[in-house]
Parts: sequence; C-alpha cells; structure tokens
Amino acid sequence: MDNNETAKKKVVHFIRQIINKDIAENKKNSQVITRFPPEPNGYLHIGHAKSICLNFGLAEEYNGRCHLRFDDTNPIKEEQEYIDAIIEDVRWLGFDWGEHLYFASDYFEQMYAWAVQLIRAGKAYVDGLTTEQIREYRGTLTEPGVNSPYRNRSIEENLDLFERMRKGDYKDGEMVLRARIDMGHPNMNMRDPVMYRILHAKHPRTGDKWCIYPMYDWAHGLEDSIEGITHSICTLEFEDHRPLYDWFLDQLGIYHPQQIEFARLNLTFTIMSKRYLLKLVKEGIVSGWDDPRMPTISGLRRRGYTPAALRDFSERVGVAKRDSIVDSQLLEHCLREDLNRHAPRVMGVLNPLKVVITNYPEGKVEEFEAINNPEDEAAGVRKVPFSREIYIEREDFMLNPPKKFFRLAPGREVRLRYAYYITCTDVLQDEKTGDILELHCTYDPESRGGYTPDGRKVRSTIHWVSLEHAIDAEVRQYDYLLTVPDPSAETAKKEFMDYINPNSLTVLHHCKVEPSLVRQKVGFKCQFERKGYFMIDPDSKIPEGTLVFNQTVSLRDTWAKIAQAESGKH
RNA sequence: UGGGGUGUCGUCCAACGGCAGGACACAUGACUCUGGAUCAUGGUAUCGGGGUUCGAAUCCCUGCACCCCAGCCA
Repeated sequence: MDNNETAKKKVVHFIRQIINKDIAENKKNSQVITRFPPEPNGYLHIGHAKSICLNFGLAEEYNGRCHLRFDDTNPIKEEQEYIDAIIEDVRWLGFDWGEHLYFASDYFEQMYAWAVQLIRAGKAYVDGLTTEQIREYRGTLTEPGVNSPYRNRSIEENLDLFERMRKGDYKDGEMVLRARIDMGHPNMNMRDPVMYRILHAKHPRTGDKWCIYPMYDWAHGLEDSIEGITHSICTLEFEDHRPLYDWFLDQLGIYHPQQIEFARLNLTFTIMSKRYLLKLVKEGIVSGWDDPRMPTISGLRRRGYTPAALRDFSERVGVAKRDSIVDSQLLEHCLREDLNRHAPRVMGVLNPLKVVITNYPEGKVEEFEAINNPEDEAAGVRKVPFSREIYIEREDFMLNPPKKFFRLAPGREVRLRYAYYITCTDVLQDEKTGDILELHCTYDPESRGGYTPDGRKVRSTIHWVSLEHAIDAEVRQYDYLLTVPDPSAETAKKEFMDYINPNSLTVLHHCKVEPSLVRQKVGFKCQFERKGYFMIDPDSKIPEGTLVFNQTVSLRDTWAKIAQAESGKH
C-alpha cells in the first residue's frame, strides 16, 4: 500500500465499530481473526474483491490475520481449476494468508464426530424422506411444518444409520442427517435443517473418501470455530441463517465466533451473480471468465485494472447493511487515479488519418524528446521519431468544425505534441463518398519542439505517429456489459439476457502506435495520450506478430461531452 | 397475511439528541504542449404521519416502500 492510500481517511463503518467495541471490552481476546471463504465453483468477481479487501484489510488494520479457506463442501460444483484461479486472484490483489490456507474438506472427520455428538444428544436424526417429501413437510412461509415420521428414531438407530450413510450403504438422496430443532419455527432455516446429504461424487481434494457431505449451515460455523475466527463476515442473505449458525455452536459447546452480515456489492451496467456470469461464459457471449468485459477479478486484470485501484475502490464504496448499487464511474475514477500516477505515456493513433507535411524534407527523420509521465518525473523521457508523413487521429480533423472544436481543420494551425505546429492546407477526399483520404499540411520550422519564437498560441495539441516508424496494432475497446444501469430496477418483465449490450466489444485493426512499444511485453500498461489507458493483451504475438491492446478505460473526455450536448440541442 | 433486514443528495457512504458532511457523478470557471491531470465554485437529500424534547436523520408510536428466506446450493 502506498502512502496515498493509507493517508485517506477511513470511515469507521459498523464492522469497525463492532471490532472497536470488542477490543475496548477485551472480548475475543482483543483479537481480529477473519477469513475469506470462497466456494471453488466459479471465478471471483469484484464483489468478492470487496469482501477480500474487507476481511484481509481488517486483519491487517488490527494486527490480526485472515485465513483463505475454501468452502469445498459440494463436490458436484467444485473444481480444482477454480481453486487455482481463486488463489491467483487473491494473491494478485495483494493479500497474503501466510500458512493459513485451509479447506473445509480437511475438517470433514471432525465435523463427522461432532455430528455423532449431536445424534447422541438427541439433537440430530437420520431422515428417510424423499427430497419432495421434505419440502412438503417443511411447510410454507406462513404455515408451520410437520414432523418427519423418522424424527423420533432411537439414538442407537440414528447412530447406526448415520454410520451406514458414511459407509456408502445408501444411494444419493436416500437418507439425510437432520438437526432436530423445531418444524414450527417461524424461521424456515430452523425447521430441522439438513446437515448431511449423500453424494457419491469425486471431490477435488478428498477424492472418493467421503460419500456424505456437510451442508453450508452445518459446516460453516464449525470451520470458523476450528480456526478460531473472531469475526465471521458474510453477506446479508445469511442474516436469517445466523440463529442456526449460533444453534449448532451452542449445542456443541465449542468456541463461538460472531457472524456479521453486510450488503454485497452491486455495480451499475454489470451483473455480479455467479450464475449469470457462468451463463455468459457457457453461451459464448464473452470469451471466457477472463474476458475483459467481465466483472471477474481475472477479467478486470486482463482489462488492465490494478490491484491498487480495486483496493481503493473497495474502501470507498463503504460497508453497510442496505442494498445498493454503486456507480461504475466510481470504479473507473479509482482506476484513472492510479493509472494517471503510474502509467507511462505513449502516442497511439486508433483511427489513423494520413498527413503529409508538404514542406518537410523527404527522407528526413528527427527525434523529439517526450516526457514519459508528467505526474512522475522519475519516469524520465524517451525519443519519438518524426518524419514527413505521419498519422493523426481521424477524430482530430473536421472539414466543417463547429464552434467549440479546437482541433485541426482546413486552414487551421495546431501543435503536434512535442514536435511542430502544422497548418492544414489541403484535404484529399474520395470523389464519390466524400471520405477524407489524406491531409496536406505545412509545418513551421520555427516551432520545433512545440513553441514558436513569437509566442503565438494554438488552441489544440494533437498526438501523432510517424508513418514509416509506426507499429501496427489491434485495439480492443470495451463498453459496459449491460444496456441499463440496474436490470432489477427495470419495470419491463425482461430477463437480464435482454439487457446484454451487443456493442460491448469493438475491435480496431491497423491502429498505429509509436515504435517504443515494440520493446514491451504482455501486461504492459500505458496511456495513449489524449485517448485512454491501455494494456497489452496476452493474445499479442510478440515480437513477430500482432500487438493487441485492451482499452482499460478512456480518459475523461470533455470534448465528447460538449459534442454530445451540442448534438442533443439540435 | 410468517420470519429476518433496510429506508439520508442522481449514486455510495457519514453524522450515534446539538450547524445534515465527504466521495463519485453533474454544472460553471481557472490553468494547461494530453479538451488528461490539477485547482476553484455551485446545485441537489433525512420515506409519510403523529409524539417526546429547548433541540430529532438520530428516541417513541404508527403507516408505507424495498430486499432476503419454503435447495439434499453457498
């Protein structure tokens, strides 16, 4: 963490308040031990990043520790690929769990013993009802449930049945172990919840050792207890599971961590549900979990996001209990702030328009010194070659410029960044279409380096790349995944798939970038001056093939706003 | 019409009986060899109705709205 980040005032949100109070009262040994407990059934997204930053951040802040624990209790959905990806993502975000890497599956034996303890205490029983029957017996939100006919089996019978469940005497779904609580409880979770189900499935870590697997409600508190977690932070939907979390721990009489719930992160113009993200991947709407449009950590990483930006964002969105949807522009702001300080500047032309500087000597090449990062003097300078033919951005020229357009136009003079002033003298157009093919300009030799002796001003400075020195590149530009900020707020009864933005990806070929970029590797982040921040994508074929850039985020564009406002007027 | 939660600028988060504040967004201006960055300025909010109090976003009563829960998912 750099100084800038730690210097920011941190809000004492309700979880910090709980911790402060605990410490003041010397509860929990005044310790802070948290955990991030992902289920390895998919890739992590930015919502998880918030949780990671919260849990690891709190531990860091209070000189405690945070465990990375895989909640691998459902072998049907979980895979080693996900375990590996999650480890990579958490590490990339900049967190370290030391030796505290755990797996729920490592506790299966202990959990089994505790289940036996509950059976012995008459607090759990083996039920032979079918899934459908269990659902029917559970009652509804407004009606109490009905006791299972198997609820009053003897302890001995339950012990025997449970052991046989483990041994594999039954098929999937034939038996379950249930807690014996209260079928009439107003909280559905307390109506004799299932503790173990039979799953003859190969587990990524335990293989075929087990055929019974613990349910979340049974397992999670035990995992927390075993690890001595002090503050078990989870999302709001687990709020009404807390009585059950507490019940199991109390019945067992073991160490009792405190579960605390906060609101999950939502972002405008995107989706956070693992189910939907999986759908996008499966249906090929995106190229994979790490598609730069995805809100997954791997997607953001490939897009060019930095861990520092994500950590800053996580702090800034705050921690509270009310449902909310954070403006994606806050995320972008955090990103730009970080990249502005750290990304070296280069010149790259996305939509090239050829310019011939008619009074510049043919064959002559000059090199101009360019500043690598005006925000960071230590970044130094580099040389950029200049010659008679260059490319400029098509957008930087208009045949009939509106009032507030300051860039190049017929007869108008602008500055070429770090080079010369040029004036447009001729426009070559396609006779049929009117398309602008090429510009002829003259330069003022007196303006070398970007200033003139007479001190005259130009309204605009534009970027450029020397034609003969330019490197060809592909640029991928991204837009939001969705066409609406919040699908759940839409009144039309549509599916989220109806709000998928068909234009979320634009691929630009034959972009022209300055030659210094040829030395860079995959993952290199830079700013194309006046355009935005870009990162070299792994799809690049370096050094011999195509260089592929992802547009991480555009620069703030005042002109675009003006132009939009103007066009809106007419 | 059971249970659990939540209502503060457009958005997110503060204020914990004492001047409703910050960030993002938006708008205007200054500056600028990036229409970037930076700086300055501005507008906009306590779900409704009662009550307690010198004083209420905060406490009480009442109503309303929204979210979550009926997986052998987590």
